[in-house]
Amino acid sequence: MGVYERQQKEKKILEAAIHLFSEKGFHATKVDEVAKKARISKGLVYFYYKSKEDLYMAITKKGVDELKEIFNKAFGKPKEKTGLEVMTDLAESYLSFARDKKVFHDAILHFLGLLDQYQVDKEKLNPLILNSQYFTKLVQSHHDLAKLGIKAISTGIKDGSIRPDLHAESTFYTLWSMMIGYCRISGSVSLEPGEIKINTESWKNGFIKLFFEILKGSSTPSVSQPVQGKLF
Amino acid sequence: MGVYERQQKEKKILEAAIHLFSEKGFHATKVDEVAKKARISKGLVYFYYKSKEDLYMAITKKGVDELKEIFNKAFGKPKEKTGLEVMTDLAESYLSFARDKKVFHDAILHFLGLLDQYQVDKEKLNPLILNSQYFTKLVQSHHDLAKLGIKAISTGIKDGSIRPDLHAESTFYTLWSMMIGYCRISGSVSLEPGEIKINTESWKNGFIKLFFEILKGSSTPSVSQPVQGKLF
Amino acid sequence: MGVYERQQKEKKILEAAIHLFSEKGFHATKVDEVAKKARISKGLVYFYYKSKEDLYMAITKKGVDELKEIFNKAFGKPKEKTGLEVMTDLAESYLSFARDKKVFHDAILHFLGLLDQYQVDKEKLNPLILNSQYFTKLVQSHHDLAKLGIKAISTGIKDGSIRPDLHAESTFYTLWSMMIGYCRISGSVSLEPGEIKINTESWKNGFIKLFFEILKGSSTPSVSQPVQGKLF
Amino acid sequence: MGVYERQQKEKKILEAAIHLFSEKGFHATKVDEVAKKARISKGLVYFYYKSKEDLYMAITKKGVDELKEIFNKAFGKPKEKTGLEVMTDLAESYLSFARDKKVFHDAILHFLGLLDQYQVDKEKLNPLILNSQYFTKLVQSHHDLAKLGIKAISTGIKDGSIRPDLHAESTFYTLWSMMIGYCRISGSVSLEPGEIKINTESWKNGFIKLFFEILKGSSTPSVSQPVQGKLF
DNA sequence: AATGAATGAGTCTTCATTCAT
DNA sequence: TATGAATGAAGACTCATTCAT
Repeated sequence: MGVYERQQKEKKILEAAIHLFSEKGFHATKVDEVAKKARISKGLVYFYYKSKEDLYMAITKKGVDELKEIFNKAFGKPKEKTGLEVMTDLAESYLSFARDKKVFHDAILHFLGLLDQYQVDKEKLNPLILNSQYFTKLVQSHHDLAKLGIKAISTGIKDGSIRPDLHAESTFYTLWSMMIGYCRISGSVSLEPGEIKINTESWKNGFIKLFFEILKGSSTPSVSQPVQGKLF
Repeated sequence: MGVYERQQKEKKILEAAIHLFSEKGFHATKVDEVAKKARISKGLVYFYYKSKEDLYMAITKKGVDELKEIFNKAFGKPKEKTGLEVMTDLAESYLSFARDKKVFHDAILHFLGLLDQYQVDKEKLNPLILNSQYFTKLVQSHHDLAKLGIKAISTGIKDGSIRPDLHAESTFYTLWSMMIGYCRISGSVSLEPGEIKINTESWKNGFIKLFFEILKGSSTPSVSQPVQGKLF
Repeated sequence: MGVYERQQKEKKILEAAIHLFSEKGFHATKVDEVAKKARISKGLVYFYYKSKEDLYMAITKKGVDELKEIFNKAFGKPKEKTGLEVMTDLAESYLSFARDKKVFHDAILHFLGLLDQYQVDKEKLNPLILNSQYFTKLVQSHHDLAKLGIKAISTGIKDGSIRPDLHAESTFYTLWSMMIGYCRISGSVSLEPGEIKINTESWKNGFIKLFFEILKGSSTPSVSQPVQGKLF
Repeated sequence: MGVYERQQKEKKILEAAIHLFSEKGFHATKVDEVAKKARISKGLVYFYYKSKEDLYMAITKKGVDELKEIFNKAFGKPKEKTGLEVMTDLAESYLSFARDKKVFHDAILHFLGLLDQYQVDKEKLNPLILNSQYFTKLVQSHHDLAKLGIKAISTGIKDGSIRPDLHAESTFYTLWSMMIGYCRISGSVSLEPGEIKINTESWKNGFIKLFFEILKGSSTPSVSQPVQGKLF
């Protein structure tokens, strides 16, 4: 069996797992089901992935890779876009990704939690996770991701499309935080009873406004921001 | 057995569960352990709480209630503080809460996820959660929480300590998002290799700066902001 | 449930396990089967015994205890028997035990193997075995056993029924070795084709003769040894 | 592929298996590992050996053959040694073999157990063992072994180096029993707490003494026995 | 001859939940 | 109220063996 066929099979398993994890979550999904969905035997799943956790790490890796791909695309051809435009596309892509590929986004956040725990007390981490070949790879990939975001802001600062007084790194992480938090709670905002004057739509607008004010400054809040039109 | 004794016992169970969930997480904690820690029998745990999930909902409820208490305290006596000062205290309290009472914060975020799922597809929610008496109560409590935050911003807008062009509701949710995201990823930022010029400390400063710019506007970024000194 | 009932249930499980291990061996016996045979659920087996290995250690413990009991009985009332007579009964009992309670005897030999391994490389021992409460207890019990055998020989030496030039300890272990080896191969001797002039019966006699020569000396090989008549 | 290459491959597999079984035991060794160690594929292992059990029987056969070889060497050139000298060498070789080639010795004892079971209830024997071509061959080889031992004693009786009143067959089996038992428990004797006055060394001496008394009689226990010096 | 992907029955073990007392 | 013995459905993972290539 060639390398290609093997990769195809790996992919098949991954897709089955992604589908089921999306549907029911990691815990509720049984390896048996993944095998059935991929139309192979349970044993073969374990032939390709050392454990259920390894499989999840593989999914996480795929998630980070897809996101990296998306980020790279946002940059477009060199000099084609201003840094702010790139950031706009980045934000837009990110939120679409978080919405449409929830498993991936959740997996990435879960991975960030692992990194946290890794520093606090490595011993407490599930060894099945720690031993996953994908775990190590993820550390690098996730780093690449952050670099892309930071690069976008740096570019914007240089080309004047983003406020010059910003610190690229901390700004990126702050904006990322905003988006993560937004994804986390946007779903529940629409439940707010009438008493609170907000709905998904109005919050989205408010959120976007503040998001870009951070990049451009709030000195000209009245100026129209056409570039935002692309967002969401 | 009087009402008082009953409440004491409930409290004992809750405390045991909180302690264990903090230590090992929901899944890794066995009901047996909770019972043992509370020095009662497993059966009695089920007498007071319908299921492990019910117990977790009770914890979530307690978390929301504690946070509400904290928020209320931030307001202080009427007219004592400006809206901005209240928001500052609110943010500070929130981040302390998220750090020191991680179980509660996680539980609250988990609950927001449930609310989200509730709207998407009620059927998929774990019935043990849905049937918990605490679940319904939580919907209201959580709402109270949001109202307090929004009130702080409204107050600030009225008393001039916060930018007048802000929409209180969406600003509150945006700031909340920022904090949630911050809690989520601050742990992993310190792992960034040297290439990325950031560490926990420098990001915290950058984050705070942007957080308050949102409330006050960035037109005067050079002006010192003593009120921020209290934060973190 | 009283202590008595609990012990009864433990006993029931143990008996079921003993029966099945005798029939099919440790590996071939499934915990499920033990449960079924004891007419309880699989879970309850694990309630009483931490693991299959723990169960096996419990059986071993029971085996050693039964053997100790048998040994104690062989001593009879003080001054009732000579040391040689005790040894005769001891040998007889031992071989009956090894034949009739093969599981126990095998378990004991297995345990001796564990002790060996324990000294060579403790780390390689199955932790399920090492953590069994019965393992520790066994070390002591097994020691008691050896002491009884040695005591019999010492007594014989003192009362003149056993050769005075023997070293009680090494003689006991040597005789024990003989019996262990005898049990191990006696089954296969009867398979020897006609060319070899031996069968189970004739070897047994030869074995007994040599066994007692060790204790009494071979200077009087022609003297009848009435005491041996009891053996087998 | 020529017969030679085939045999080489078989040998390679066997060596790999012997090494792994020594290290981890039969159960803990996976066929996969054997294949990897032999640098061939798992499938090929099954081409040469019908089953894992068949492989074990092949190892057993090799063990018996090696032991036979060793026994043959002990005889030396005709008339070169007395029967007692041969027995001494035989015993020495046997114990070295049991110590240094533990897998083989264990395999042989396991085989004797199979023979035993074979007579009791053939049906209960693992068919994979029963169908092994090596099983049948073993029955004969094992028989040859016994014959060699018996021959040594007969020779000794004839040449006067061994007591004339001994029955060669049963004496051989008795001595073999002793050695088997000795191998079995010598490892655990050193664990005996101080209360029992024995250690590995002192028992070894006691054991040797009794072993040779059986062959020579105990009438002259004080006479030095230079021939024993070679033992162990 | 040789490979190694594929199978799937088999196994131990866990644990939320119940219920007789 | 309170206990804790009892249940049994899961579930992750293993591995000897087969077979298409």
